[in-house]
Amino acid sequence: MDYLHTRGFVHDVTDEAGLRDHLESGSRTYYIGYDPTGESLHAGHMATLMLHGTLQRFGHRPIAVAGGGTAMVGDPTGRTSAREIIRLEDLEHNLRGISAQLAKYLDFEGGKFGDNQAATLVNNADWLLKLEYIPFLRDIGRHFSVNEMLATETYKKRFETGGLNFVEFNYRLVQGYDFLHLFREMGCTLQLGGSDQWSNILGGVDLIRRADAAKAYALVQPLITTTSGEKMGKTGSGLRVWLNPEMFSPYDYYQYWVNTDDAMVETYLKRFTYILDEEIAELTSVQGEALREAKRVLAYEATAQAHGRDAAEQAEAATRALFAGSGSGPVASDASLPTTELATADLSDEFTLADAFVAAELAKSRGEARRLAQQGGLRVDDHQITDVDVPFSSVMGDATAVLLRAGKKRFKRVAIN
RNA sequence: GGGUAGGUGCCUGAGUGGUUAAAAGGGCCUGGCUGUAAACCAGGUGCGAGAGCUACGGGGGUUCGAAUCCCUCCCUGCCCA
Repeated sequence: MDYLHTRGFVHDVTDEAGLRDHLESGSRTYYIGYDPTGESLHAGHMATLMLHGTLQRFGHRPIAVAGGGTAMVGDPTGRTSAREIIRLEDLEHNLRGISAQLAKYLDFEGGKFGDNQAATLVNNADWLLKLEYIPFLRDIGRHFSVNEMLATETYKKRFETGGLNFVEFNYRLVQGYDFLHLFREMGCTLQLGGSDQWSNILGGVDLIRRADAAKAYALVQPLITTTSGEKMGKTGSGLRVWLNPEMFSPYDYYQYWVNTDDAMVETYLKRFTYILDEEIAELTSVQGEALREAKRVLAYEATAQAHGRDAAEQAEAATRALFAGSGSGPVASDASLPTTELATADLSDEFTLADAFVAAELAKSRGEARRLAQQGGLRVDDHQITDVDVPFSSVMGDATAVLLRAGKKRFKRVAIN
């Protein structure tokens, strides 16, 4: 409990003293829900993943609940409009991707952190889809007060900004039922989440008390926002920071962390790494430029956690090469860099440098590539480009790989095969 | 079911027949400063080399010409039932 506090994991708890006792007097079972509406988890989930993994390291038993059933209802929290309801096939696909990522943060085998228990992954569709409407209303529905629900921030906001439909209104009941189910079937007594889930989670705690006259706990952590108030987990250009390396390369992932705002470094180190408190204190005791070392450590640790040590090493090496200053930038021959492959057949004279930038996803259109060039933002290897309307092959010469750069931070290796 | 107000670019939000690829702000991108930070300053921001093309919820129509007028359909808010 103390550790959770010093690490900044605690925003709100239902019964602090009770929970402390509960956790310290034995190994408990706890859960966090994950929304499978995307095919990959993203940085927004990471805070939660870290909390999840932390308690496992303290010997408690984690359950990860994939919200296959709840996703069909749609959480209205923090939304101004109704969520799109996803299709069943997509859901299956998403669940596969997500469980692989969970495994990076949780130990599903057991014993990885000493004598800890194995984590379990369940899908709430397994029990939610079986529910029968009338019995559900009778047994669960009657424990929820409409007045109380209407008073919550979530629903009030939705009334102001556009209304909500009945399915969404039921979200709280369904999520609450999850907790009750896990409590009954697996002895789960604690639900964790982000502070935005507070009222949803309380719904479950209340339900367990009312339906089974039993005690369960809730703990939510502060939602981390950037200094500009944005939820974290998106890059500047609004791209999601995905955990799936296919969708968001480890290099970009590393970059995301290195570019952390000075003011957030300490918070991030505490929340997103397992580095010891004293070490963090030391790293963040400095000011100004020296903080970059702390950011380096943060980026390395976060990348290693999500993608493994090797990937972190590579990302760090690429970064060092690119920003080391004079001389040795990253080299096109380094195949470990993020790469776009092109076939020789594609390289007709029609295929211009602009096309290459588009192919490498460094520009959205040839027009944009042209604009970037005009503004002096494009480079091929180390040479600045002013004209992108030349055949790409003329730039390549005999080389089989070349490094395209857009702006100071973005680059992509393009290889011919 | 009746009445009423709406649906504009990534977002907020102007525009009510031509000079509107569509004001303004935000966001984002590039450059400068710097520490790959923040703040600040400058420029850019539908596609196309260009002619031009596509775009203001969907479809149809009026007109030399429509985001702007008419018909119809879909969607949303509010009031009434």
